[in-house]
Amino acid sequence: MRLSNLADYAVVTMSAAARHCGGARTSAAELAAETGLPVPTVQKLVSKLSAAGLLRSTRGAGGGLQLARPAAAITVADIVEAVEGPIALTACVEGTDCSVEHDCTVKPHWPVVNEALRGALAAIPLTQLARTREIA
Amino acid sequence: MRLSNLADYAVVTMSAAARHCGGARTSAAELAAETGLPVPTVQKLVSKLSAAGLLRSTRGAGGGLQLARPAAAITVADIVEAVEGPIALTACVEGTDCSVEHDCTVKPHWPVVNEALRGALAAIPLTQLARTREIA
DNA sequence: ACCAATCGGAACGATTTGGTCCGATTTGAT
DNA sequence: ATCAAATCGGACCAAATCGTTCCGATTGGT
Repeated sequence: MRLSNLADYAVVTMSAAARHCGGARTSAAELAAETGLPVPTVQKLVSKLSAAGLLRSTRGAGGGLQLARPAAAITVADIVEAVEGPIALTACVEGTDCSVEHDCTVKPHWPVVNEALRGALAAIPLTQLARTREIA
Repeated sequence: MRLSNLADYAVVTMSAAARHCGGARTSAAELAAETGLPVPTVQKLVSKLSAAGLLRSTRGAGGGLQLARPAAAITVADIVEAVEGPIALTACVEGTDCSVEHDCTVKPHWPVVNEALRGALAAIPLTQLARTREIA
């Protein structure tokens, strides 16, 4: 019931990137310096975040990163799904395979819990996390 | 963002145990047979569930298990916490240690998300899961 | 007092996660 | 047009956790 460290770092990284909205181009090294995370870790994160369509990466000498969408349109759920894959509490939700064979009475209830959780994460936009000191 | 298989199995096991409310004494082997889970796995689960105070175990020849509380007073959050420990999305919530050193702007917001998640799981009592076929 | 059945804890193996490194690609200047 | 610098992207390796299995300690019945 704990999300991975990578997902946690991804949220922090995106939050730092959101503050660079003015200077559109930011580098992974710069984000690492601001967040205090290891540089290679941030590189791996921006790779996944770019593949998920949350960051727009520009290669080359003067390249860098920028948010693909406005910060208000990016939620914690988006970031978590980009790093950890789809939000699915159990294997039942994705229909992968259920070890419990026959009459699994709990199976119909998991999607309800799953959506409740996803809704809680989707309710937090990136703009709220980027605020420096204010608590929600 | 996926809870462990053990936690999933624990919910199924508790759901099966709730159906034995009449015949107070149930064995771990019987629960395993009903759920289709491996017997040693169920044994490990009942150990943790008993230590958490959700199940009451009686040792000896004619011993067995029974719910320590009414099924209506046991929620999914209780079961998950019994198996996986406290519900804490990030290390920040527990105050263990935060790799992000100085100005972590996201830190104040995690408890809010954490409580929202816990509330979603605490809203599902065991009685709801024990129903045979009805969907919530 | 003996036996049988049960829970409780400890050890092993497998899988996923986290961290590090190097190569491919693109832009800017000369 | 060529060179050089800086960037992202993917691949490799170590570590921790999770899942499973097995064996011992305890208890009640006979």
